Amino acid sequence: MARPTLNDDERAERRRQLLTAAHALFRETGELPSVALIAESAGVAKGSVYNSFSTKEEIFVALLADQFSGLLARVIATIGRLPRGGAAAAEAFADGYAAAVTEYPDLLALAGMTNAVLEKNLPMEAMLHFKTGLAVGLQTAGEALEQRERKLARGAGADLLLHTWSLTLGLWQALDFPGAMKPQMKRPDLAILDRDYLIELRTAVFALWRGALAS
Amino acid sequence: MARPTLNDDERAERRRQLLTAAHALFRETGELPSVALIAESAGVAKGSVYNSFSTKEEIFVALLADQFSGLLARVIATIGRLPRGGAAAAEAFADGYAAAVTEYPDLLALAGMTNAVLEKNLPMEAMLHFKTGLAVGLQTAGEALEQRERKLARGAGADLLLHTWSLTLGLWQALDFPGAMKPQMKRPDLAILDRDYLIELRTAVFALWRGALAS
Amino acid sequence: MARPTLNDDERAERRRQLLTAAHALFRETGELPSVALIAESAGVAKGSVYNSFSTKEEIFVALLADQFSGLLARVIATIGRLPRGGAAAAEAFADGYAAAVTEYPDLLALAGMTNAVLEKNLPMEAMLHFKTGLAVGLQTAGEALEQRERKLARGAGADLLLHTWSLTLGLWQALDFPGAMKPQMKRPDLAILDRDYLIELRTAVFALWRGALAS
Amino acid sequence: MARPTLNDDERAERRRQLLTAAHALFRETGELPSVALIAESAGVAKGSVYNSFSTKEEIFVALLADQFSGLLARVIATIGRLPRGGAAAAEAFADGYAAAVTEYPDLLALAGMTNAVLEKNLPMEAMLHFKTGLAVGLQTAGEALEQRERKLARGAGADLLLHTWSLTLGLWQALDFPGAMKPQMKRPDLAILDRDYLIELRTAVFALWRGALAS
DNA sequence: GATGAATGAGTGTTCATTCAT
DNA sequence: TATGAATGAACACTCATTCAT
Repeated sequence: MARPTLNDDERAERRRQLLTAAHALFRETGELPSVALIAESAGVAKGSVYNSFSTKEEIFVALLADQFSGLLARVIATIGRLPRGGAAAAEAFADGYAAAVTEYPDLLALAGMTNAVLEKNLPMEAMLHFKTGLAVGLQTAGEALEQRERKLARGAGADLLLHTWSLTLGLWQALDFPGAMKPQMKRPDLAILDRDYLIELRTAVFALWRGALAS
Repeated sequence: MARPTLNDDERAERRRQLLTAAHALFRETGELPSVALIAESAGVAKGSVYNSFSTKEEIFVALLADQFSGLLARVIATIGRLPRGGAAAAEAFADGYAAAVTEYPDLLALAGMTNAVLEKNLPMEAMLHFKTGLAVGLQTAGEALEQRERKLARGAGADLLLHTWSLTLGLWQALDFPGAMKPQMKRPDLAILDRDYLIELRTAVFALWRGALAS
Repeated sequence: MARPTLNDDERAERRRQLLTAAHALFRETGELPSVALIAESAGVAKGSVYNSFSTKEEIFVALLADQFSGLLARVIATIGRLPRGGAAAAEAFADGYAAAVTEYPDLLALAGMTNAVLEKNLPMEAMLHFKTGLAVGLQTAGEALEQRERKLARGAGADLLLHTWSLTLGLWQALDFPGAMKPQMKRPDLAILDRDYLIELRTAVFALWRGALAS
Repeated sequence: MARPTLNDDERAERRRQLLTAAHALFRETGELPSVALIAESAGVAKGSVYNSFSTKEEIFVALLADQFSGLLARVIATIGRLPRGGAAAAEAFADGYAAAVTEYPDLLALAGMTNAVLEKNLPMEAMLHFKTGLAVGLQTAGEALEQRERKLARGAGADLLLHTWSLTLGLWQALDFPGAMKPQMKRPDLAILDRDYLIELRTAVFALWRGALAS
């Protein structure tokens, strides 16, 4: 079935279809779905997936990049509204940030797979693209933060945001449990691990920012 | 090829052989080796692996638990030596902690696989054992910290240590790159991500602790 | 290595290739060959087998169904030629039936594995397809028999054929011996079991039909 | 743990323990349990099983032989009580036989595995022992039948009993469905296969005997 | 005789990717 | 471009049996 060359819009649309299908499947199962399933779910043939992505992992890295950039936009907006004063700013950021994170419920599960799974089979080009996007976003947001918090030294904004993101990701990994384990979490000897992610995140981010803005 | 019933010491020795072999292979490749490889490397038959572990993943979770408990011991020792005073304690802990983390170079790679890989095929019993061990360790170290830093409310010690560990893990995930990518990290547009893990860890932990001990 | 979408004929041809290879291997060994062997023998890759069948057992059930429907056609033809009169009809059927059974020398070995082996790993859909085919065949042949033998009550045709098939299968199981045992069958204490399958089948079917047509 | 040489009673007792355990497990699952399971269930070590049986299959063949001989005893008793007269005898036998078969509910499932499973790994000696037992039983019961039904030619008693057993076994194979399939049997297109085994058995055996005793 | 640790052969199935039309 | 058939590497796990104590 010959098809005319797709223009950019059509290409973007096809990618979008696949990303949407992949996202839905990932959300359902928490695992990377097979290419066959993604294709079927998006209504295209398996082989066609490889016209848009050169690797299955590339799909999910693209999804991750999308979501990450969404979060970043919200972070920058939050920064723009920060009150003056270390502790107040820390508190405002922690609140706004935790709210922003909840908008991207699959971001953390995907990000947690990055090292162990996604990067195992990612073409160098895609990897560079992804990492460069992260770098640019971090740079941009870091500068915005430095603008807002004049106390921060050059580069300290990006540092703080990197640490914030690390905390977000690590905390998720520490507190996420497989579905089969959830019922067991009520045991008293596991109580100390049975925490509300968002509360922890807010607390921890507040402490981190307070410490960082203290000097 | 001795085959009499094994006593506890001998059983532990068998496990140790396998853990050592598995550890070495994991360190080499950064991926979970096949059971066949582990067995061969430990000098036993494939089926014998299943006399000591009921799942391949169980091996690596045991390895992780071992390393984690080693780190924890060092953390508790570090806590016991903390100077009085928020900022000073924060600094001392950050230094001691970063040093301790370097002693377990594979811990983070393993811990980063926990959610996405290791827990996918772990018998519930092994999972509970592992998580309970984490819980106990966190509780113990948290109480030790509260003893040392009287400012901390009941439970705040464990909270802070949980956040510290999260930061450690998340930061590693954010800054670890596949070997093939390392040369590319020198590109200027990636410079902001090309950081020394230990320096970042020390900085971030210092900020977190300073903030947490500030009140 | 043509790879365009296959039409129905081509799909049937692929199945046929695999069935033929599987049949030949089964005949040689009397056991279910491995998928790898079937694939190699059919000149395709192992994974390709699963484009046509979803389970190894499905292959052999398909083979069984094929052979069974061949036998059934011969049975129906035999019924169409039965003379009038109970004993004469019984004799004619027994003769024709025994001849028909010899045309399908592997049918009984396969059918004898149905419960213990084949159905252990058969998708429900395939199982239903198979059983429905049996049911339809039995119904059809039963009605044909009732047309011919007006004495038979409604449903008695299918009953008799079911019993006939049962006798066929059970007798084969009772009289089939593993190759290694064959030489031993000459021992006097085993003489009573050393029988010619076809003779027994003819005798037993004759008695069964004679009894059933007697009323 | 050294043990004194077992005398014959102890040996028999040990066999009995294992057979009982194996029987219970087989009844539960419908499949051959593993040696480990049988041993555990019988309260002995895995290796000890091989002091009583030289092969797993030997255990189940012994079980089968036990049950078969129980059935045979009942068959002989039934024969001893047969009324005179072809049709009456046929009916009486069919009733008594069906009742006897119900006393050995696992016999058929085991017998159905004989060719496909049990004999695959049976030492020749055990195979001979088993088959010889069958032969003797058949001979004995055949002679008893010939005593009772004087019409029967020499050897015709064993013939008839062999055919009866074949019918019993084949009918069971034709009418037994895997548990997962049972609910589906209510579909109208499968109705013709959804039969009561005992009713069919009685009907078929009656017809067979009536035909055989008719001459 | 009893034990149970050790053995290692054996295999169905999945699935990312390619490429002939 | 679209298709989906073909590919074939990859692999954990089971389990009957042996045999050193």
